[in-house]
Amino acid sequence: MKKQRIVYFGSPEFSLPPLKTLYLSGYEIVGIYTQEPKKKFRGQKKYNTPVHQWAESQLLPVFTPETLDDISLKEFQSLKPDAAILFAYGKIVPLNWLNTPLHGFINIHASLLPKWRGAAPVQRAIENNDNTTGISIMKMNDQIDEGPILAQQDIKINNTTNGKQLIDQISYDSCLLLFNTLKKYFLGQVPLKEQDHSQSTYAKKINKAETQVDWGQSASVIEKKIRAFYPSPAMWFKYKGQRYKILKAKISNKQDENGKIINLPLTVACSEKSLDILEIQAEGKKALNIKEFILGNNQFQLNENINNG
RNA sequence: CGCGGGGUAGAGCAGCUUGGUAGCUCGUCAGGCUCAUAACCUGAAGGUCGUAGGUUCAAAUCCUACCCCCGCAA
Repeated sequence: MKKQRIVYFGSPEFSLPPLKTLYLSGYEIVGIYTQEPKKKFRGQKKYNTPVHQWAESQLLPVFTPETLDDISLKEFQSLKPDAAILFAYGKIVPLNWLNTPLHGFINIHASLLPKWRGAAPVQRAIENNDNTTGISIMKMNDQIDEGPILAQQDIKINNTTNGKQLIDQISYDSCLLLFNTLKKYFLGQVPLKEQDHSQSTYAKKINKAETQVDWGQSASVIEKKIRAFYPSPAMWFKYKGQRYKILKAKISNKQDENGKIINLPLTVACSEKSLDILEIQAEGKKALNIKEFILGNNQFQLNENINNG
């Protein structure tokens, strides 16, 4: 049997493991599409995506079109792909692209579709207190995240799971799932299962406003957001002109007025119960566990209220 | 040339404006107290102050260049 020609679409760190799996599985990786190097972070330097860096290190052909227009489509067609695999690419792929590979575009999505379609499935699952989420491998169609399912796998969420752990788990588990599914798929042995569109939910993008801690919410609600948005963008609050990210926290039963510092180091009251902050990061500083943080910090005083600062 | 914070014992910080013996909290080690302890007391070890150069009688501190870490914004 001839080697299948695969084109991979992905950008961040966590979309790298499935790509490596395909590469090591003997598929012919004829092209890798990833986001173009963008100016970002301090000094507005340009950074290649992790996928880009790896692809270059393996001397694989990388494509970084800004828009998937007709000119870049020609290039894509010339690769004569049997299939394209897409995991967290970061651009919407137009229909004429989807129709190019013989076997279409296969997408790894970080939820059990039709739940959590959209941009932030991992974070929304944790924030929503789901106890199970998972991986869906599906065939892409012209509607975002609505294509028929090839395979799914459950992943448990417990009350300490954070966003990074979950995405790492999904990234890791998706390798074998993709490998097994793809093998059968190319043999025509995988039935396409239509999603139950009536059950769909949408994982909307994370915006700035919702990552600011509102001490008027219950400790339980805030704690879920802290886990969901760890390590980035992370929940944060402002106090005495400084901005602090809360990276880890746990719920404490103590009760007091919203935003009041009721214990050092560092318990802050919420509308219901309170939060023991365990790991914190000030502007310009490293993330520190709370004990070290308090040693050299005199800003946080017992019985002060963060809402007043 | 986007804006900004930072690099000082193993950890977290102060000292820098106004140059003149390296300081605090924690940890470590030794001893003491205690039924006991993450508590308390006494003592000790541990630092080329990011790197290189410059100014000066004298630089953690002032000047120049570079390296590294981080927050915002995008």
